[in-house]
Amino acid sequence: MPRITLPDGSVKEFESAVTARQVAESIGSRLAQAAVGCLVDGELSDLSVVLDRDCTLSIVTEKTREGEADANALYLLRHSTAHVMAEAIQRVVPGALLVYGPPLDTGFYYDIAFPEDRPLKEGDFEAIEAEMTKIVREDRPFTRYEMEYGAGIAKLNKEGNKFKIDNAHRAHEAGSLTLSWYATGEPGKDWEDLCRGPHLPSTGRIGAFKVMSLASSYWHGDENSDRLTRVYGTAFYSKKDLDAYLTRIEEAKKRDHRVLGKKLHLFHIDETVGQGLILWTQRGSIVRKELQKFIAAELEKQGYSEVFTPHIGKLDLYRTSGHFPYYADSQFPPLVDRDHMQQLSDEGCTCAQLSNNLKVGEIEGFMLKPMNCPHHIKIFGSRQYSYRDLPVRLAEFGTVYRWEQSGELNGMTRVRGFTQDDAHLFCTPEQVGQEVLGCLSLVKIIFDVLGMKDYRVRVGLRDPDSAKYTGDPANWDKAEAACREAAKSLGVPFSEEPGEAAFYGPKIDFVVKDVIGREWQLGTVQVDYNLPERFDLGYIGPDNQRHRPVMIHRAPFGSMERFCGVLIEHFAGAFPLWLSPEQIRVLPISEKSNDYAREVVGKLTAAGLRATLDDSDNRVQGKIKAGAEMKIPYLLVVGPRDAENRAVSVRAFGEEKDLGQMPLEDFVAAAGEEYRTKGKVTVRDRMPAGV
RNA sequence: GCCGCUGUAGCUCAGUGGUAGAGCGCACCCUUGGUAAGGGUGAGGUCGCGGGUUCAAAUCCCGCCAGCGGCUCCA
Repeated sequence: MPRITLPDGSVKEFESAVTARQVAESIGSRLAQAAVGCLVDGELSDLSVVLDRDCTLSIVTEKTREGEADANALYLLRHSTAHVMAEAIQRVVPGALLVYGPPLDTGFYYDIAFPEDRPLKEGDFEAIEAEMTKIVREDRPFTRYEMEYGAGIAKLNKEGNKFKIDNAHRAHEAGSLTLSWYATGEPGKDWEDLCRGPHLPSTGRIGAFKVMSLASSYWHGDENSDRLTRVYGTAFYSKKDLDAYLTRIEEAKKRDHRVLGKKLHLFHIDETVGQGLILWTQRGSIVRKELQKFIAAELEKQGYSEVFTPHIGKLDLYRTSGHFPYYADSQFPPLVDRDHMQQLSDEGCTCAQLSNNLKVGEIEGFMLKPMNCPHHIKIFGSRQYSYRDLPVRLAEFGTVYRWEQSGELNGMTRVRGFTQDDAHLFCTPEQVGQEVLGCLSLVKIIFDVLGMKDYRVRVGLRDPDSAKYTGDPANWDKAEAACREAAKSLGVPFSEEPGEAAFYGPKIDFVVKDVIGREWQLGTVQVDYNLPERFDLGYIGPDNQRHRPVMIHRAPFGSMERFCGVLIEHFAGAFPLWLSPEQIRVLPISEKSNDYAREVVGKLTAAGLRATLDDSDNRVQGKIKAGAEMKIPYLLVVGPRDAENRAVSVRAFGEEKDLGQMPLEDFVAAAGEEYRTKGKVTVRDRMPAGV
C-alpha cells in the first residue's frame, strides 16, 4: 500500500505497487502526457519506475510551473538523445564501440572508439542526423531491463566491448548489485546500451537536436590510455529553443576577444613571431597601460615596493627553486652558456648528452624565467631584514615564459609569454593571515572597479596522492588552513579543490568564464612555506635569532594578457572611457568645420584625453557608423552651429540618439572628470538639464 | 601532445582540375552633406609552406606550419 506524497503535500494511496506513469495518469491525463520523467524521493527516474514503497514523487515535465525549461527534463532529453545518436552512429559506422555518453549543461557527448580505418569525420554528421531523425520518428520507447551482476557481466563479456565491461566493473565497485540496459524499443530486438538511466519515455519526445562537433578524448581521462573520439551534440524540446541556443552561440562569438582583438586592433599574434606570443598593438597597449597605472596606484597605497628584474636567470637558480629540471617539460629549453655550447659542438655532443648534462648540472646555462619568484627571493636575500622591516612587499610587472602545449594555446588567455602583475610578500608567520587578506581585498577592488561580478573563488589544495608537491606536510597544513581562513573571511562562496595547488603551496584563485563558457584563472594569492626553505631565507626576530619568513605570491590580474582578453569579452570591446584606446573622436559635419574640429581635438588632447579627428570626406552618418564600429565612448559632431556657440554635439556609445549640445569647455571638464573617476561621474551627468 | 575542422586581398568570405572573385577597408576624384555607410575610379593576392599526381592544381594526394573546438596539461 504505497503512500505517495506529491509536491503540493497531498498524499495518494494505492492498493499495490504502481508506476510513476500511473500516478501521473491518476492526477490527470494532461500531466501524464506532458510527463518525461519523475523525481522519486528527489532522485531522477524513469516514468516507468515501479513505486512499491512510501515515497515522495514529483512528475518532471518539459517546463516548470513558471514556464521555464526544466533542468531535469533537459537532462533526460539529452541523455536520451545521446543514445539515439549512438545508435545512428553505429548504423553509419559499423564496428564503432560505445564507451560513455553523459549529458552536459548545454548538450551531451558520446565517447566512441572507432575502427582505425574508419574514423568519424564531420562529413558524417548529415548521415547521422538523418538516421537520428528516423529513430525519433519511429517513436520507440526507452525500455529498461536489469540483470543480476554476474549474468550481466557474462552478457557483456560475450559482446566483447571492453569499455562497457569496464563501466560495469566500476558500477559494481560503486556498490551496484545489478546492471541495467536501455533498449530503444524492445529488449532483445532493438538497439540497446548498458546504461544507468534514466531516460525519456520514448524517442518521439525528442524535439530538436544537432550533432555539434568532434574531439578526441582519453579513456578515463588518461593520456596513456586509449584515444577515443568524443562526439558532441545538443538537444532541445523545440526547434525554436535549439535555434535560440545556436543564435546565442553566434552572438557570443562576436564578443570573443580574438574576434574583437582583430576588429578593434588591440593585439596581434604572428606566426612568424611565434605561437602564443602576443604583440600588443598601439591600441591594446593603451588598455594595458591604463590597467597597470591603476594597479600601480593601489600598490603604492598598500606599501609595496616596485622592483625590476631580467627575463632570464641561471639554471642553478631554478635548480634551487625546483623549477628545473622538474618542470622542464613546461619551460622553454635552457639557453646554454656560450663557451659550453662551443665546446660541446666541437666535441660532437648529442642532444641526449646535452640534456642530461644540463640536468645533472655539469653544463651551466640560463633559463627564460617561468616565474618571477626566484628573482624576487634573491632581492629579499640580498640584505638582512629585521622583523621590524616585515612585511617586505616586492612588486613587478614581470614577464615570464612557459612552454604550453600547442593544443592549449588560445588567443590572449593561454599564451607562452606573459606579464604577471606579480608581487612577493615576505612576512613573519604571524602576519600571513592579515597579508593574505590584504591581497584578496586588492583583487576585490580591481574586480569591483571593472564591474566584474561573475567570478568564483577557488581554494586550491594539494592532492594527497600526488608527488609533485615540495615541502613539509606540516607547513602545507598550516598554509592550507591560512588560505581557507582567508577565503572564509572574504565573504563570498568558495570551493575547496584538491589537486589545484601550486607545487610550492596552496592558493586562492579568482576564476571567470569566457564567452564560450571556458573557465580561466585570473587573480591568485598563494601561501608558500617552501621556497623560503629552499633558498634558506631568514630575518632577525625580536629574540635576536634567525627566523624563516613566509612568502606570499600574488597577482590580482593574474597576467596582463589573460586579464585583458577576459576584459575585452567582459566589455564586449566597448571599454569605459578610462580604458578606451580612443576616448573621443571629433566628427566635423563638412570640411568647412575642420578647423573648429581641430581646435576641439587640441583642447581635449591638452586636457590629457585621447581624442582624434575624423576628417575623411565621409558624410557625418558615415563617420558615426565608423566611430560606432570602433566602439568609441564619445563621438563629438561639430558643425557651423557648434562652432558658433563654441559647443559640441555629444553622442555616447550605445545610445540610439545623441545626448545634445554642450559647451566645449564643459565637455572637456566633464570628460576629464569621467576619466579621473573611472566612470563614477560621466559626461551624461554633466549634460545641461533638460536633455 | 591527441582527434576533427579550417587556412584565398588589411578584414569577412565565395570559388569541385582549365590563366583568381565579392563586400568592407585603403588611395584618388566628385560630392560640402547635421546624427548608424552619398557616388565614381583605382591599387592590392607566389590561394599557409614544401613535395607529388596531371597537358593543366586554390581545387586531388603526402608531409609540415598555423588557427579553431574539445581532451590532456597548466609551477
